[in-house]
Amino acid sequence: MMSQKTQTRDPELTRTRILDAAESQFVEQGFSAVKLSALARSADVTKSLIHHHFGSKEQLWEAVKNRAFERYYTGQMAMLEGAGEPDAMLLRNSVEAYFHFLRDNPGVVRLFAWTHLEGDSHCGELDNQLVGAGAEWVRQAQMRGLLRKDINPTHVIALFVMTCTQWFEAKCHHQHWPGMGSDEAFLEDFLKIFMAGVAPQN
Amino acid sequence: MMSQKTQTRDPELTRTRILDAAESQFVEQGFSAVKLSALARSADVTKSLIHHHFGSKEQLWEAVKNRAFERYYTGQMAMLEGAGEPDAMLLRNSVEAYFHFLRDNPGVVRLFAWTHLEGDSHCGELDNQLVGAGAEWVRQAQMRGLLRKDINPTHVIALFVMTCTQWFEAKCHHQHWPGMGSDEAFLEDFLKIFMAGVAPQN
DNA sequence: TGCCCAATTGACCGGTCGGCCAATCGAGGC
DNA sequence: GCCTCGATTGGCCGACCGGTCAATTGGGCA
Repeated sequence: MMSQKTQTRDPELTRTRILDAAESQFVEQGFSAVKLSALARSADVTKSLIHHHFGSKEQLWEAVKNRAFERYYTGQMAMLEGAGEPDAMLLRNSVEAYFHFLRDNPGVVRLFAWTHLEGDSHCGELDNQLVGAGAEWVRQAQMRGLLRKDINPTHVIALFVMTCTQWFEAKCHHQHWPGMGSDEAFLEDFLKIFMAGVAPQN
Repeated sequence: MMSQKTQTRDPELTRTRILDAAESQFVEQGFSAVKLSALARSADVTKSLIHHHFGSKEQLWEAVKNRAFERYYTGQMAMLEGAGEPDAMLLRNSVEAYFHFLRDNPGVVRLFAWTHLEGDSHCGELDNQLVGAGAEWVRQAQMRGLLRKDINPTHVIALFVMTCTQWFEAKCHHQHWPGMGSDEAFLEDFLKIFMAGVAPQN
């Protein structure tokens, strides 16, 4: 019976407080621009406590990435398992779902970008099964004649994942391009091109 | 008459030595991870000389970006002006050219990625005319019936630019995905989807 | 030739970085 | 009621950061 505890000590809460603040700052500024002193202040803990719970700045960065990627992959995997039978609309819906997921989770996009620049391939290995499942789905759709057969299924997955990612990652770059439309307008045009491009050719 | 000079002083050469070393390190590590002391060592100049020629670390970073982007845009603009009349092959050739340009200039890709994460929109404004010219070309091709008319021309340009960029930017991420092919294999599949997707629909 | 000014140098600065440590504190087990 | 052990604290450290400055050097010009 320890309800309504006004605990002065709660190591688990402390860990998540540090992780939350760290994720926010790392996502915003990248690893080397983050100062542990400022991080401690924003998490309302002492700097020593960070070292006590995570060892070093680098280990904290790893912990942040691991937690975020795990959240990402379990979420994506759940979404993928919730998908139904391969039909013409499933691919379109998957693209839309991924696009909107990234739009609503800008932190994930930046986290990916930082790790790419670090050359960290760890996060890329985690989603092997995710991509594998998607590619397998494409392969089945190809055999059923729903998609053209002369393209690598993995490339189909990679193409729409990369397009969605880069749209949000480089938004500051191309948002002022002349004639560039809104998120939804671009997604619509991309889907037109993509769906027509992967459809069986005659 | 100052040929075969073994000049002990050459401020212009010093500037470019610093710029070259700085570009190399900034591209590799990003702004905040670069230490001026290490940079000075690698450029074989004193730290004070960097401040003498560029003022501050941030101004040096700006100078590096400006030089690199200027090189990039003049090169791209020349390539674009060298393109001939709009025909079916020009779009395909442009995609291939851009893809291979990024493949051969990995520094540019990383520079873009760093500036995206900084939220620096300066570089994105520079290529307004580049994108504008490309979009105009697409518009003409649409009117001639070479491309489908129900898509935003700017989105067509954005789509292939972003795909090429992200392919190299996130290479460490997806290069180990199961079934992923080589640079050329992916480009080939992308071109199949892209060219079929932008072709007039029936 | 001598002067001038930019190029270049090395010594130096205050600040703060990541990390460490001894001491204190607090909750849970005996 | 202590006793133990992890949680937590504040103070501290050496290193090194970006930046400054006075002094020296060397090339171009009158």
